[in-house]
Amino acid sequence: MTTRTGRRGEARERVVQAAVRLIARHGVEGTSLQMIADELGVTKAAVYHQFQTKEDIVVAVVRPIFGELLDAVDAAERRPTRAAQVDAGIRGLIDVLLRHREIAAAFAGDPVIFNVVRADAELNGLVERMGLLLAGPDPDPATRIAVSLVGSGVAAGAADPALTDLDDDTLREGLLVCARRALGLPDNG
Amino acid sequence: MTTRTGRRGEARERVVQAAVRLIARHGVEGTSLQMIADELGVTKAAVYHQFQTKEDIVVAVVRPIFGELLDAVDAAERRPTRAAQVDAGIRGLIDVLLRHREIAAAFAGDPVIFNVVRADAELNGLVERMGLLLAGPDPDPATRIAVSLVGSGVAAGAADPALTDLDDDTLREGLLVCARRALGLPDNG
DNA sequence: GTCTATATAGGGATAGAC
DNA sequence: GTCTATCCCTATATAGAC
Repeated sequence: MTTRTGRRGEARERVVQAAVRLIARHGVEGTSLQMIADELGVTKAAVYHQFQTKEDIVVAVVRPIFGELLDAVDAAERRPTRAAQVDAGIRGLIDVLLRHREIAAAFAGDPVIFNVVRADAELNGLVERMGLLLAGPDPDPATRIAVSLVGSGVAAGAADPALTDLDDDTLREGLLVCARRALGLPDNG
Repeated sequence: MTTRTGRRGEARERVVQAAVRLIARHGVEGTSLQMIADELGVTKAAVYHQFQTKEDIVVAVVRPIFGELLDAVDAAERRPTRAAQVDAGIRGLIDVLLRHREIAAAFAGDPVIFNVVRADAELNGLVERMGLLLAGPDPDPATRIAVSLVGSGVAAGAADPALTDLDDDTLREGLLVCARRALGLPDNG
């Protein structure tokens, strides 16, 4: 099952990383197994040795990032006050997306990823927890709109090709200020 | 070229409308000519009678919406003060996206549409004019980030399936307030 | 872990009849 | 304006050798 030249799961991880790069540029539907194989310099069959289906690759791309988001949501929910929870939630979301700047846009807009998330109760539940964290229970329309705009806007901003010249810290600070304003929060935490 | 049963371009328009619905849900790459044909109850060949290539269909979907955006940018640039220009720009952008709520998300995130726009000097120039309108010349990083977040966030918000229960006016008001805040503008125009 | 080879389906696109 | 039929290519996926 494994070779002695590599640690367990190394080839698998290479597939995931290649998939991330390609999906970021072409979207899930625009990324073929052939493209992934070419990126790695192997054949499609080698990719299929690691994953049974293309969807499995998408899941392998999405899951770990949602894992990081889960940690962020867990930590945010443990904060004592609502204000601190919102603050930690928005910071956590931005941090996760910045650690995955390349692929962040696909999380906001790719229809396949959208469906993968929606079809998975665990992933879907996490999205709802994040929404509840930022919007609170029974939010009014204005709040719902703000959360929607900020969520998508932060993801798209983190991945925006026009902002690749900005380093992570500059981008984090800018997104944070902008998101807090959009949500109608005071300018500091 | 035309039949006596329909006005000129009627079938062509039906193809565009079907494409809009499908692209909104599945993205450009996730939408096949077969799907468009099935949606209309015709064959692929009938669709090809109206458009030579799939990309032509995408262009026909994108162009008229950019036409509306062009009008909005033109009008905004004629305003006397910078503040009025920004205000008209953001209002115009939101209005155009709300008139096309279904497909709005694809304009923010679909890789194929992104490339179609980037490859067309006219469309690309319009995007740059809108950016200049909102950010001004030589914007600092914070402003560039805010414009990026607002642009994508407004498009995604207008199309968000979670907000389909809100009518256009509620959504317009919410997006406007939120966008103005994110850009650091005073709460009214 | 990777290869060649292949099965099967669907994609975009064209030719020519009605 | 639409149809049938077809071409060619690429897609996902599998089988079995090395």
